Amino acid sequence: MPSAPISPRKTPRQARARATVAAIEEAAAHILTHGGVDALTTNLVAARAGVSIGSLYQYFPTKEAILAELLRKLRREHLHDLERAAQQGGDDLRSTTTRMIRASIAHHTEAPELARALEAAESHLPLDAESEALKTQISAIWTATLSTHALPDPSQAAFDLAALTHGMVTRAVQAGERDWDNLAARVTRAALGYLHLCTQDDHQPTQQP
Amino acid sequence: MPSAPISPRKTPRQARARATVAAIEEAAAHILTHGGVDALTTNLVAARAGVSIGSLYQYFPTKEAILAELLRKLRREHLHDLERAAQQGGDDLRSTTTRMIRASIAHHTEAPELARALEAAESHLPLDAESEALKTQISAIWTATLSTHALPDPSQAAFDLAALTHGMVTRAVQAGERDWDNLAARVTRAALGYLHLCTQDDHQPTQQP
Amino acid sequence: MPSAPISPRKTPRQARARATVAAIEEAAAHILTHGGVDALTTNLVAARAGVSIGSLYQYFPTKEAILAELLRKLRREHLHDLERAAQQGGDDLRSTTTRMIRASIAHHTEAPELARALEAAESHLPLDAESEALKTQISAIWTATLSTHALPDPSQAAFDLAALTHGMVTRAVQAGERDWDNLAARVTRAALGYLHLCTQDDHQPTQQP
Amino acid sequence: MPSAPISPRKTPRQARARATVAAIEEAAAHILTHGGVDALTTNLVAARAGVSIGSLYQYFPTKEAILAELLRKLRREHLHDLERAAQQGGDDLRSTTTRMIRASIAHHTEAPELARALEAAESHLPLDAESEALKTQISAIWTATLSTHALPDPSQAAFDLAALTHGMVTRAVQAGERDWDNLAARVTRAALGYLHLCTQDDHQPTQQP
DNA sequence: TATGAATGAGTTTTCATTCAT
DNA sequence: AATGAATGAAAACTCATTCAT
Repeated sequence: MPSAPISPRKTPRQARARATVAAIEEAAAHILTHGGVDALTTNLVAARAGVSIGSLYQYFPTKEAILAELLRKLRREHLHDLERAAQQGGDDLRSTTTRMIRASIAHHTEAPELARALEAAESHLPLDAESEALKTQISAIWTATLSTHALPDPSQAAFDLAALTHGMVTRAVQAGERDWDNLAARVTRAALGYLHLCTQDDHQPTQQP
Repeated sequence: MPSAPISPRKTPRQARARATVAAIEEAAAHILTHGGVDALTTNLVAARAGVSIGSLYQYFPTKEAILAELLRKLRREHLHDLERAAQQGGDDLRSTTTRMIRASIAHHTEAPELARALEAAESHLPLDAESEALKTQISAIWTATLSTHALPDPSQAAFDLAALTHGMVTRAVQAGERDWDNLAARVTRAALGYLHLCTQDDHQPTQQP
Repeated sequence: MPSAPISPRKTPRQARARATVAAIEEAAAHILTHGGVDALTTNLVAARAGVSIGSLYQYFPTKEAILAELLRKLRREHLHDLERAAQQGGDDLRSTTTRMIRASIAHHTEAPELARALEAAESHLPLDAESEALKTQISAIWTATLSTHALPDPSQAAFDLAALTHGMVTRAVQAGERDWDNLAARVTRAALGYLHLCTQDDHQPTQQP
Repeated sequence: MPSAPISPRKTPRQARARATVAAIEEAAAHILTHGGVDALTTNLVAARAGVSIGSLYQYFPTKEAILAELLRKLRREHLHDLERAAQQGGDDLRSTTTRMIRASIAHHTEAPELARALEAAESHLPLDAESEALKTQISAIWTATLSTHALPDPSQAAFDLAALTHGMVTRAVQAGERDWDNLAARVTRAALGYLHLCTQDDHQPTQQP
């Protein structure tokens, strides 16, 4: 039941302040990674950051604001990776899609637990303008890519591919898979199948861990 | 950080007790559906069930035990639906897969909020033997179905199809989609693509709400 | 900035519960008397009442609810005393007014600090229906009494007499006066003067402590 | 529970410093007027004054010191107004009293919320020498004025009239009254009644807003 | 067996005040 | 002198769970 958009309380001016904010974010990420959202208490974050609870509240008006900030950071990175994947290389849909899927996998790869926790928290957060914008842009990239192919509804295809990728990756990560190339191949197979681009040449490189 | 498996404290023998347990489960489901996990407090569950908090703890040793029980119920139903879908009808892989996907969608369809909340809670719950068994069985059905087809690793394919389906359905439900036939068609398309069974005849019946 | 009316959370059913509530109210009154509103913290109240903080919140949803309850109690007593003063004795305006003023003084007399603290708090409290009703009734009694006299605006006279009485009594109590008869005489003199009922026979029985 | 008298930390010598102090006082008055004592936080005062929190503490050792200073200013003005009212015009007790009452009303009239908040705070403040002196002088003026009349205890009469006036004015202001002439007439009526100077000629010009 | 009163550790958040720069 | 980052005690309130009746 998100209510009002949440953003940091004040922007750090001095170097010391910037270090404080960084320490808080880092601590929060660590706790989220190892204990999940339930373990994320403001006191614990402050303690782990080596900062007083008062300092935490100088920069983050609520606990949710911390989550929101981490989520924003994650999305920014995701957007950046997707953009690179979309532009770089040939304009062949197959290979572009493959690269974008790899980028999406990478998104979950560096800190899988953190990503999971943040995404789970997302539905409870009142997202601010930047978060919404990032979401829109991510969506737009997929849509733009797919528009080169003749599809009745590219934006729905974008939505479905994102969901499909997300679902497969999340589950695989959760199950402990770490062979990203193999995973990328399987996801790509499903994606191309969805797009009616399936062929027999990318043949099953399977094997579950 | 699940610790020890959790199961109901004692099995209700008398009719009255069975009614009490049912009332508690129903109340918990209702609260979960309408308020999410955060709204699920033991006192509230007891109140809504028209039962004293003491009685609740007679049958459920902890709050998690309630969630675990609801999750078990959900999985039992899912298993049952999948079994029917797997057995019924022709042994054609295409149509069997389609039926099974429809069954999976139905699983999220009746009480989407409840299913979401329970799945989100799952990672925090110490699953008991029955839950594990249910998971294994669900997996087994998919694997068995896919074994009729020549696949290098049917159990991984089962895993991937379940993940793919789950991801697409969850997101669609979250986005407010309610046209299940359309959704089923899209998921099936991706699944058959993954299985290299794609053809051009099931052509895009798309349209996002 | 009062927002929503506040009333007790649940009514105690068992004797034990009633004792708990009584202990809380008593403790709150004691703290209010000796330390003022600023000293009134929920933890302190609970501690002094020999009750856990949780128990306090079983019966009072917020700290304000405690204040509101004490205020209601005070007003109930005031109303009761005023009613007796208004009915009892001759219908002579002079003597009725005198009796009512004495009743008002008595109101501040038993626990002057408590009364002061509660009245100071009143403007911050979102009053509930009963409190409002009590206020109206107290006002009505004065108005009714004064209506027997030919006054252009009895309700304003009621308002002014209450204010005048309240002001004089509060200040006197604050200054440490304890000779209530003397105080009553002075207040009555001002009140009758206001009503144009002044005479020379109630001659100055003054002397400040 | 006032402890040690509180006065400004250091007297501003330079013009800039004087401006800083003025800005702080103004900001505090504004906040007090619009949000009450609860809204008065040192950080907010500093922010509104356009001054750093550190600077605020250069001139006021504690938050209470700010309140104390505002209170002193209010009393100084009140004293000044009373002095003028006492001296100016005829030495007739009736008219002098009337003028003094009008001065007292004016005291609450310019910034009713501020005056209320400050007076409410007074009982918590450890008053310094100047505040005490001001109080004494205000009292003395009333006493001096009343001494011209044959009264057994002029200082008590002074005390009572001040209390009576204060009570009526405070309540009227609180109730939203803004017709100061009407209010002055009513207060005067009570005061003269108290002094046994009542006559029938100042007949009820009543009418509550 | 059922009840519901009681518990208290734990959570978020505020704000007066200090002190390094 | 001024700044503003940092502090941390303290306050309100929640909720899973226990246990006397």
